This record gives sequence, C-alpha cells and structure tokens, in this order.
Amino acid sequence: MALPASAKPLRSDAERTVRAILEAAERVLSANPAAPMEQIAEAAGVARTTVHRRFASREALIAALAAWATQRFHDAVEAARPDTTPPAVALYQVTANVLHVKIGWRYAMGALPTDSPEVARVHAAVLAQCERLFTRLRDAGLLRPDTDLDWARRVYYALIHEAAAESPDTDAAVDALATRVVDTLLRGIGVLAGR
Amino acid sequence: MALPASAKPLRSDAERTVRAILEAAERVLSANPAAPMEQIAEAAGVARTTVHRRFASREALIAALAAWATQRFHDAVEAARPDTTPPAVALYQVTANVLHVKIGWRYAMGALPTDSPEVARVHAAVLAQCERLFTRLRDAGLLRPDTDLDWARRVYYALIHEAAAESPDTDAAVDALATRVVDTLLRGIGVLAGR
DNA sequence: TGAACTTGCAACACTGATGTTGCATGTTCT
DNA sequence: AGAACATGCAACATCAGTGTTGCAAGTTCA
Repeated sequence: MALPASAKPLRSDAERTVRAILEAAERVLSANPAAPMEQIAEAAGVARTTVHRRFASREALIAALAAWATQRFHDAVEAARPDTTPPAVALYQVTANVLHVKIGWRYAMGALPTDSPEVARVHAAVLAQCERLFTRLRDAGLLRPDTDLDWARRVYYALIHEAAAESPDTDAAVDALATRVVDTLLRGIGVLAGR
Repeated sequence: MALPASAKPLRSDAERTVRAILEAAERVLSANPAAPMEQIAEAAGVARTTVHRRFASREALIAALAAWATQRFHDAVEAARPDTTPPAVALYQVTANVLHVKIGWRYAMGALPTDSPEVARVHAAVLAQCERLFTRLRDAGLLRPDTDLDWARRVYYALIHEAAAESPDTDAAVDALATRVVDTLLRGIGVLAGR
C-alpha cells in the first residue's frame, strides 16, 4: 500500500520524508546491504512504521531506490548529449557525469538486479546510447577498427566502477578520475609503442 | 563447535561431505547470496543438520568457503612463478590461472570481506606479489615509467573480474580471455598511434 | 481556522531462518 | 567383528526482521 512513485501528489511534508528515507537507505545499505529497515528508519530520522507507510515492503523500497538512481544515471548520460557532441568530448563528459552519480548512489547503482519495467527500459536505453557512442568513436578513428564493442563497453563500465571506489570529494578530483578512466580505456597502461 | 579446518583428521567419509557442502555453497550462494542453509544442504545432498555439524554457523561456513577459495587463488598465482619467469610471461600465466579460479569460485572470490586472519594474510601476500610483478613489468619497459602501480593493479583486477563473467567452458576459451585481458590492460582499446 | 493528512508510539501477529538435541541407522577403518 | 564416527530424521527453542493496526498529537494548506 505504498506509492510506487506515481499515485497522488504528496504533501510537501511527506515528500521530504520520502527523500530522507531514500537517502538514508542509500547510506545504510551501501555500508551493509542486509541492514534491517529499523536502521534505515533511524538514519532517516523517522519511525520504522513511517518507512512502511511510504514503502509497502523492503523490496518496494529497494525498487524505488533503484528507480531513483537509475533516473539520475540516465540524466547524467543525457546531459552529455552523447549523440551530438564530438565523440571524444562526449566520452569524457559522460564519464565525469556518471562518476558523480555512481559515487553518490553506490548501493543503488550496484544492486541493480531490479527487474522493474521502467528500470530495465532506462538501462537498455543507456546501453544503446553507450553502443552508439562507441560506434562513433570507432568511426572517428579513435578505436581500433576491429574493436569488440561489447567488450569495450564492459571494460568501460568496469573502469568507471573501479574509479568510483575512490570517493573523491571535490569536482576537480572527479575530473581527474574521469581523465584517468578515459586515458586508461584508450591507451591501457602499457608503453606507447604498438607492437 | 565445527572444525575451522584444522582440528583432527576427518574420516574419508566426512571429508567428502565437507567438500560437497563447500561446492554446493559456492553454487547456491553465487546464484543467491541470501539463500538459506536449507538450500545449501539440499544442493549438497545432505541434511541441514549435517551442515551445522560441520560448520557451526552460516558465518563459519562462509568463512571456510572464503578460506578455501583464497587458498586456490594463492596457488593459482604461485603456480605462475611470478617472481622468476619473464614478467610478460608471468602476467599472462597469472591471468589465466586466476581466471580459472575466479570462474569456478565466483561467490567465494567475490564475498571476500572475510576478516579472518589467514585469509587477510594470503590476500596481502598476493597483493604484494602482484605489486612486485608490476614493478618488474615497468622495469622491463613494458609499462610507462610514470605508471601509477596501484591504479594499474586495480585496473588489472577489474579486467579479470569482468572477463570472469563470461564463464567459458573450455581451456582454450580461458586462454583467449586471458589474452584479451592482458592486451586490454597494456594497450587499452584505443588506436595504436600514441598522441 | 478547520479539514485532511502525516507522524510517532506501542502493541501485536507472522514468518522464515538459525541452531540444538537425541536416537536409530549406516559407514569407516583397523 | 567391533569401536568410533557420520548421517538422517524429527522435534524443539529462539530470534530477528517484517508488516499491521489504532490512536493521539502535530503539520500542511486552502
């Protein structure tokens, strides 16, 4: 009996509570994915029953959290206009934007095995976007012509994931990380001379 | 009251049971980390009480599983003789060996937040081994002189992790994966010409 | 101001997982 | 063969987490 994020307009009051719960859930669950609802409520500064009023079940809460983070993820990718800016620029911009989201919503972005309709749809969209970007990169001569685009994408995701583990605090640090990710992705860590 | 792997010699009988439980735990938990002991017992073909006889608690079982996988991990690295073979050969060989272990013990290698004394010790040893190997690679002129060795190591781990997601079935497929990992690590996915 | 809504609190029911014990039946190993 | 050990089974005790309800007190908002 909770609102799946689309029912009736909430009172400003309740809206703040929902946000507080989602943010608390992110913090608590990223530290311990098996943490009980009690801890989440406590971290949000509300009673446990209030959490249950807003989210019918633990499952529903996690689904809402995933949906929320997924939206941020999507926005981060779109904000880079990856279809229209030069591919190298887009690659960098997407990386920096996504790093921001991954750092702030670590749990929600990691525990994504949510099979909700919208989340899956958004992820598919981002994946397609990513593939288009890599194709453009290859066509622009930035990737080797024989590049396995699926492997490339997975390596890219993995590098972002690894970089996000650093939890930088300033924007400049995030930019530095993005630079490092892009550099490593394109050049690896080996010496420059190709064999 | 279970045997932490070092108490009294088990009867051949019981030894097989322990192995069966560990292997079943790996299978079941890799599919669902929150799976109840019942499921593990069932998958191992034993009664739930037998699992509890061998492993005092769920925690103890997971710790034993981590210890077991960690040992395999260590063996995989050592078998490549990374201190004495040429660094490029060692890199490839370690990669292939570790891929084997990561593929067979996915859960155990992933859920390593076990703070047992021995597991931590072995991991530190492997980490040191890895750092030595990367230093040798750099000194051999295979890595750029200004390489951040910590980042290099983390990228390497991440690539192995990603590659292990493919679950190849033949040894040849594992070799192909290892080749891909090493290639991506050293050259990235960009075009050959250095800027 | 007052209707509608939100929250905290306390109490309760329910469920599923964990861990234990005793005993009868097998199995290992010497 | 026979002591020692292993296992399955059934039964039990606990416990933590989940989800519910009713009510009194506080908040929003028109």
